[in-house]
Amino acid sequence: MGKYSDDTINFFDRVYEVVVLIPEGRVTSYGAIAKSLGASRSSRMVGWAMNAAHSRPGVPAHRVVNRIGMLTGKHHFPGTNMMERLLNEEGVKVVEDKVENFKQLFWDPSIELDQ
DNA sequence: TGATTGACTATGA
DNA sequence: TTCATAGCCAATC
Repeated sequence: MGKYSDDTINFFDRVYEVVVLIPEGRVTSYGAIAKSLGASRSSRMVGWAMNAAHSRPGVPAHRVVNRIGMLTGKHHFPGTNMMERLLNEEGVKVVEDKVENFKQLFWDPSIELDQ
């Protein structure tokens, strides 16, 4: 404690702030989120934050996949294919744990937030 | 306090 | 192109 200023929120919370901005039917990567937070080398921490996101309602963790569009975190969701199911409901097609048209559906926080 | 872990990524063979 | 390895760094144990 005491590491952060009073107006500074936790790293996890900063991750969540970005994740909640991901539009429905779009996806992004852990690295892209980390980069938008100015911590491009902390992509693994974003994944860690997602692990803790279960106790944070409103955080669409299913819209976050790895850099090649693979649903590496699917096993952290209830059931066996909840992550894929949630994406399908938003119109995102998933085949063999990979997001189809990932390049088109990719939402880059650092770019979108600037526009 | 120190070692290990992990929903990642970049790089090299 | 695919596979293996090294770096990353905050949270956990």
